[in-house]
Amino acid sequence: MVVTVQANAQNLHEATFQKLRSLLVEGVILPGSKLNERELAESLHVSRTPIREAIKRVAADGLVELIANRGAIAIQLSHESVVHTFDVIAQLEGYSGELAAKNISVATLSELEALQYEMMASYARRDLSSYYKLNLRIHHLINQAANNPVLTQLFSHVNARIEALRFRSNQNGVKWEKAVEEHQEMIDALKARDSERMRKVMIQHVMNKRDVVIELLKTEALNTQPLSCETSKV
Amino acid sequence: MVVTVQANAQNLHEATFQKLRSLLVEGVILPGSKLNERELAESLHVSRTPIREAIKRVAADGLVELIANRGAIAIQLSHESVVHTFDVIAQLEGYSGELAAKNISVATLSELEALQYEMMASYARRDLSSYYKLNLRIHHLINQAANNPVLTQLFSHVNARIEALRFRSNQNGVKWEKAVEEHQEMIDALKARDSERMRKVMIQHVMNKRDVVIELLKTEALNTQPLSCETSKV
DNA sequence: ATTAGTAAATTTGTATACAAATATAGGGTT
DNA sequence: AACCCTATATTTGTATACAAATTTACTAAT
Repeated sequence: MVVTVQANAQNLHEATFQKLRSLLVEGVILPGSKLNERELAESLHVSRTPIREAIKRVAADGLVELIANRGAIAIQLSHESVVHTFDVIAQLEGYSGELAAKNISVATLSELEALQYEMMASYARRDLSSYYKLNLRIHHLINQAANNPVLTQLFSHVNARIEALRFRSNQNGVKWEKAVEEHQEMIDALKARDSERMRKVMIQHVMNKRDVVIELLKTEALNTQPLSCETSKV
Repeated sequence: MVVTVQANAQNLHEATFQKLRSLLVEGVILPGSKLNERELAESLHVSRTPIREAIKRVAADGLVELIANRGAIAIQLSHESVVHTFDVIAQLEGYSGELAAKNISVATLSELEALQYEMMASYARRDLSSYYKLNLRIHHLINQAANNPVLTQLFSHVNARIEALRFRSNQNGVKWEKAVEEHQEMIDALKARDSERMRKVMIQHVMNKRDVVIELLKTEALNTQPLSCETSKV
């Protein structure tokens, strides 16, 4: 494996943390698999010390579970946990939308409208990659507009655990059109400064995403039964 | 300092983490002060290795801030941050109450009623210590009844940062009666299975607590100006 | 007196060595 | 073949040594 130290990391445990986090979030390290300190140290070309410190941080983020004298294993979320996580995210995003409707500036609102049109273009072209990026920018912008840093931080904290699922579930295009419509509804609600409506639309939006992800997990469970059993063995 | 290793900790970095966390949550380590690894290692009678691993975990919990090559400092929340934190907690607790109203069992509801009467007794006697404990048990029970472990975990995560403030602000008895009334309203809403009402009461309850804490911080800032300046020097 | 510069001391960061616990493999017994 | 025990190997946990960075103290110059 090639080391790709982040430019903003000034020391090895920080760089290792960022690298390890992305390996877990992106699903490169499979859920349920054990983190071998020696292996990680060798592949990242550092000693075990910064590796262990990084592991403690991703553990606190809930991305791995620490077991005494047996190290860390990447979390494997049950369907139930995924539902619970999405339900909480829905509330956080709903509140974020509610605040955004109250606080958003005219300039930000215009930018959001522009992004919405761009996203509709990506949808028309069925350009999933560009759609995904625009979608992220829109949600970030709404989060920014909410103007509550604690909320933003908490969101990314709880979101990390299911980021890989969110990304993968985008391949499945069934409810794509619905999502675009919901985004338009959000813009409308924001323009009308209707915080209650914005909250409801946002919650519904996340709930729909939740259902898509759960659907994905169910079909995967059917198709890869033996493989998923193997990875679950620690 | 005497080492008090938690019984459930099977290794030093776990025990150190729990100890360090409580030192920070309880405000024994003052906000804004620097964590000296050597000093901590000596007072906890362990080497720097487990200390550093524990620091990384409390850092991920947001209780300390890591600065490259300069270690960790205990977070010092601005008034603004405290407000932001309480606003988020209000949403989480509101959702928790909403779910509890939908899912709570008859048995749990009865237990909650009993605790409410006990709490009213503590209030009548102005027994703050016992009131505080009962209050905690009630909130925990509602959280349990909500039946979403992710929500519970997230709550304790974000709550850790302001736990010390919550506790200290209890000394101030101005809005005590109001809080007792709100608790009664909660029980009523739960009994009526009125999730929307429960959500609103819970949010209001947390908001009032927020205002009490902010009030406490303001009077403290006035009374201890020079002292607070000193501790803010890193 | 203030500032700048530099050497010493302290502190953080990282690697490594060793201890303790766990996992693995083999060998004998039933 | 299945089981249990033991020896070995591996892995995690902790302490310590050293490197790098920062802070402190001191001196000299203005």
